[in-house]
Amino acid sequence: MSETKEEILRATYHALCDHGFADLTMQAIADEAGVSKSLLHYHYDTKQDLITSFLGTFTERFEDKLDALDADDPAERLDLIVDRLLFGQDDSDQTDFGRAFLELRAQAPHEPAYRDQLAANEEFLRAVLADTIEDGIEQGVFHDVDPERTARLLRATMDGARSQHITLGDDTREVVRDALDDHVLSDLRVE
Amino acid sequence: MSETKEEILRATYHALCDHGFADLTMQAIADEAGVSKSLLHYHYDTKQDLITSFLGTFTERFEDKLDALDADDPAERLDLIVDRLLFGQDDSDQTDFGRAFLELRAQAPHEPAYRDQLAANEEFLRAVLADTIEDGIEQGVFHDVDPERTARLLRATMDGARSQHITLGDDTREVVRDALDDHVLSDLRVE
Amino acid sequence: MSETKEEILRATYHALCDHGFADLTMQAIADEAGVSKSLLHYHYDTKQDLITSFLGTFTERFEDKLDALDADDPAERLDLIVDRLLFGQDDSDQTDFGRAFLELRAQAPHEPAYRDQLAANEEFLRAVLADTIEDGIEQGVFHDVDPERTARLLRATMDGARSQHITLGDDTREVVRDALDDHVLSDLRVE
Amino acid sequence: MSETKEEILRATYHALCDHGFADLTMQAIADEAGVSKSLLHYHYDTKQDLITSFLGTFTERFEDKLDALDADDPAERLDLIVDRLLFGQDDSDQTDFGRAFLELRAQAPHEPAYRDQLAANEEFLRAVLADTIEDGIEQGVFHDVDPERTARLLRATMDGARSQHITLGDDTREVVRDALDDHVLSDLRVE
DNA sequence: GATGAATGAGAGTTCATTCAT
DNA sequence: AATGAATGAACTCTCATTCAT
Repeated sequence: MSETKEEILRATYHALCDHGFADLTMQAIADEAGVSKSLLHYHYDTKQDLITSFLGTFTERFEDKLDALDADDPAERLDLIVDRLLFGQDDSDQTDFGRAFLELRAQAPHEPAYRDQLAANEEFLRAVLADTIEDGIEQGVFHDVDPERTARLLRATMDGARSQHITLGDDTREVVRDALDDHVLSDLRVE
Repeated sequence: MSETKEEILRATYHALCDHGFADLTMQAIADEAGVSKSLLHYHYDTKQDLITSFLGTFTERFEDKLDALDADDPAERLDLIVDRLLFGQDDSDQTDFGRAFLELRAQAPHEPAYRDQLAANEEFLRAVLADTIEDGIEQGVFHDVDPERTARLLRATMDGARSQHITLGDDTREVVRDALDDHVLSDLRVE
Repeated sequence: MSETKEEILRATYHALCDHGFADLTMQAIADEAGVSKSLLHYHYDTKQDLITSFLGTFTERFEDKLDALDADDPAERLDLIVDRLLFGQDDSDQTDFGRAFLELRAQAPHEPAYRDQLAANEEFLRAVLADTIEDGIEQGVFHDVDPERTARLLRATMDGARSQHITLGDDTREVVRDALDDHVLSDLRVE
Repeated sequence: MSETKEEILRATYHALCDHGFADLTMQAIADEAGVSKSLLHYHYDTKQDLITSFLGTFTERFEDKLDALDADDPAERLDLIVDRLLFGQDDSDQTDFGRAFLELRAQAPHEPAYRDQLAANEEFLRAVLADTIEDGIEQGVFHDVDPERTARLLRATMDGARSQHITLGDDTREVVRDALDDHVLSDLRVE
């Protein structure tokens, strides 16, 4: 990817943080990137294309970072992943971006291009969880549950907790984390 | 509430179904209601006021319907509620509306009026679940868990499952329902 | 005039003070009068009619107050009138109203009904001045000038000084008053 | 200034002549300039900005034209200036524009940006008059009056005469001019 | 005499997109 | 590759006016 395109996508991220998705304008992105609106259209036909492209590279990098998470054993790795997916990296940018991302997600039903990207990302996350659970089962540290099903349960729970945190401001993530530990993860662990 | 206001809110619902929240216009609502745009402003100062009002009555009615759910014992009632919150009443309108509602929720961080309404509604849902669990404990049909914590876990999971269903199109609700049964609800039941 | 109409015109005065002429709305007048917009239209066909009516009674009362000014001799009376026309009765309401009145005057070229009222009022003011000067000449206390011409000079000067005071905030009225005394009124006085 | 901006300001002038200030719309200006409304907002953020900008360049050019007036001696120059300020250049456009300008002036109390421009312009006119009078005094052709005070008197009178002419249609400017000559200017001239 | 409900026309402003350079 | 100028369509909101009661 050209440097200019990189810069545009970086600017898109920050513009999303500053304005949210609903108020995101091409002008705001151009301003943030220090280029003209026309240049955005030179590199991306439409606003949608730009955002789709942003979404693609963003999820890709996110997936890379998640892959990089490693641990000695499956149980520890699962904990690590759950923490990351539930709490993210809590700097202030990420909070703002979380809001914008939620708005973007809410557009997915109306924008197949977004939906496909998000679906692929979700697929990835489930696979990471399922694989980790499967490893645990193979290594005898987890009971023999259906990995895919458990992964989906975990994803739904974490997703909901984050959404509620973002939309309502009311942080139940710690509590949910504990409850998840008690009800689900402890069921999983052998001894 | 005057008949006209009722009609306007009804029209808002349908306009949301047809256009989604991001593309919801006063014109669309007016058209759906068969009245002029100016009349909307006669009854509601701003678009936001109208939507806030809509949200208020909508959640109120939703809460009434939930309250009406009844069952012989707490376990059955809990099942009923979980089913309702997870699956809704699946007509096609409700699917469309679910999309719009998700968009609206995503605006909550930027619109305190929306957030307050949604927070109150969430509070209600948690209370309904927690109360049911508490009843079960008192009647000896549930183990002695922390009702509030369990309620939050359930809510997060159901919320996430619905969101994923809506945004990704990929329905994991049945699977999540089963997993929830296995991991959480079965933990709850005495015997 | 009915009490209601009186009340409406009184409300128009205060609404003009509060909003200025450009931002004067029927709603503002109705609010100030504590009645409905429709009632304004019941008593006055159009906004213009209402304002024209207001302007008529306002100038009428103003003229009555000016007529009430009296003094022992023409020189003193002239001074009194000049002071009144230049400075008005300087309470804060009158300042606000002065602004609105200036806006209204500026509409006169586009609204014959306003222009006619204002022209009649101006005619009256000139006549009062000219008559006073004429009296002075007859009584031998003023030199034999053209009363009408002098009246017009005085009016133009006073009008301009007030307008500048209102529009620019820069009060030259005292200075103009002195200069007028030196250059014009002293020319007038015998001895 | 870009040609387009020049054209927009030119169009603003003519739109003011055609519609008056109260009825001046962005659409009318755009139509007159043969461009789209959006282009106006591309060059000027708001309607107010556009008008303020118009007012600035208009008064600037007016001041340039006044500066260009020259004469052999101060007395003659004063006459020239008084004539110009009282009568303007009497084409029909200028009559229409005079009306609009009066409306704009009447908005000055509510719009600091306008007031500042107008105040600066008024300051300039007073200075031109005062300077001319001062020159005359130094050259011994005028009596030793207070130049500033006399300038203010002249300005008030001329301003009032023009306002009355515009608002009432009743042209007293010739008469006022004569009276001014008799009472003020003749007082000024040595011999 | 008085009101509330309703309208239509139009206002200023925003924004993704296009095009000539 | 990059820009500035320009557009068209759409948006929310305002307001004098009307009409049924």
